[in-house]
Amino acid sequence: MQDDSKKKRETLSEAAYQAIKRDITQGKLRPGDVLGEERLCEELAVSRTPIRAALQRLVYEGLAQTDDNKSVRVLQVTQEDIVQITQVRRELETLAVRLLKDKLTPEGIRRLRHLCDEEKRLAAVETADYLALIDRDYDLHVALAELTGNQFLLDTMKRMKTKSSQFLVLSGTMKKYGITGVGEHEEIIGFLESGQYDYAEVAIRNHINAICDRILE
Amino acid sequence: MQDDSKKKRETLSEAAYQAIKRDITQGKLRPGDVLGEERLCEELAVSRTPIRAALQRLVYEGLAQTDDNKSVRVLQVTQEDIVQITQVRRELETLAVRLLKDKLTPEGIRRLRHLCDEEKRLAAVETADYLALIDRDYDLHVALAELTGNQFLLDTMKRMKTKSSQFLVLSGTMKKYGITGVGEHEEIIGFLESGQYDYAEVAIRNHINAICDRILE
DNA sequence: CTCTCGAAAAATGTATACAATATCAAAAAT
DNA sequence: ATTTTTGATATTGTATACATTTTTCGAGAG
Repeated sequence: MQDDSKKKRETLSEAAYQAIKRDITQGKLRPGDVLGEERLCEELAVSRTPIRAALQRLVYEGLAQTDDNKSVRVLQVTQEDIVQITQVRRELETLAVRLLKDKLTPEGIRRLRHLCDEEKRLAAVETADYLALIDRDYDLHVALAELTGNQFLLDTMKRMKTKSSQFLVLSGTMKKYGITGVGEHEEIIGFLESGQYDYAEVAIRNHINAICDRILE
Repeated sequence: MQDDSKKKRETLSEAAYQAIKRDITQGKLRPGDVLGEERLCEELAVSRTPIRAALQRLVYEGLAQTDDNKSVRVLQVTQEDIVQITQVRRELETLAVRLLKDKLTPEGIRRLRHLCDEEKRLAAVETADYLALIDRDYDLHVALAELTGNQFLLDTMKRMKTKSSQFLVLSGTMKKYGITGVGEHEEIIGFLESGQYDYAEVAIRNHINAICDRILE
């Protein structure tokens, strides 16, 4: 619902938020780690004000947590969390495909194809960069939501994928199944290109189900 | 995703957030109104620090907006916004009912029945209190999500219903169709009580569709 | 009269000082 | 030895001062 489209001059709060979020989703900061304000101040060389703003946002976004009034910690990501998010994702990703039926332009298809190819390229490399692969996975699913034109769906997709990314890094699932997932994306995009939306919907439902199975191992 | 269950001593930021949010969802603050920090400081008799925290949260929650780096304003709620949210709601409310099939306890059913009766009582009064009715509507749908045990679904439901509440107040839709909606709730809860989950799912889908129709008038 | 430019005013972003609370460790009591 | 108390320390919540940006609005050019 919040609108990233309006460009705001890069503020220290924003930079701090991006930096800390990146450290969390890339696994440098691990679940349970305390996000002490003073420590982050030194590390990022800013005062507490922007740090606090960043932490608030992370808490609201579900990447950090603050019980009682004590310190903020990186939130645990449990399998259960991901299963619950996946239950929601199954509904919303298929919804996205249905909505695309009336919304997808040649321009949009090109964009999806480009993201997919990019992902293939990354996965093809011998010693793949899994963090980069997770980012492309994020981009692809978010793009799918964005192309529906439904702002709320887009916002929700971002929340789901952000949390999922954190899990993918920590669990090593991407390392194990990265290539498989890329193939599934390929299939979905293919159906969208050829206008076979019903097949695309089935394919994306299978994709989400497959993701869930891989996680549960 | 954020967890309201952890009790934190009521902080000034929290109080300010609740106060401003209430004014927005109850229509005292109208879309486009500027949320000037100094003005809110005077009004709520606190410094800018807690006010800023509250505003940040409102922006993140989708009730306010900040383009560029200028002032924060109450976000416009367009019909289009509500239609988009409703597209998502249709999927997630039916998902909630499906999930309840394995989760709903007698205790949970009692809670839903209680909320529903409360709502009926409110709607039965000649000069109904529509703001209260909108609150009960919020409570009922949120309870439905909460009883699934899916934290992400609950969080998303809160976001959807918060935005919807704002719209219901501003549009006067509840005033026109409040009674109708209560009847539909009654039907859904009835099916859940008798364990007819398939019918409940159809009923809630119809309910969401009906809401969308009423909005589009 | 309209438009542009720029300085004054207002508002937001940031830093820091102070207050309240939580944390932790050492001493006292059992 | 274990638990409790208590005070020192660290950390967060709040207020405020300062820096930077945005807005306003009038003077002057065209």
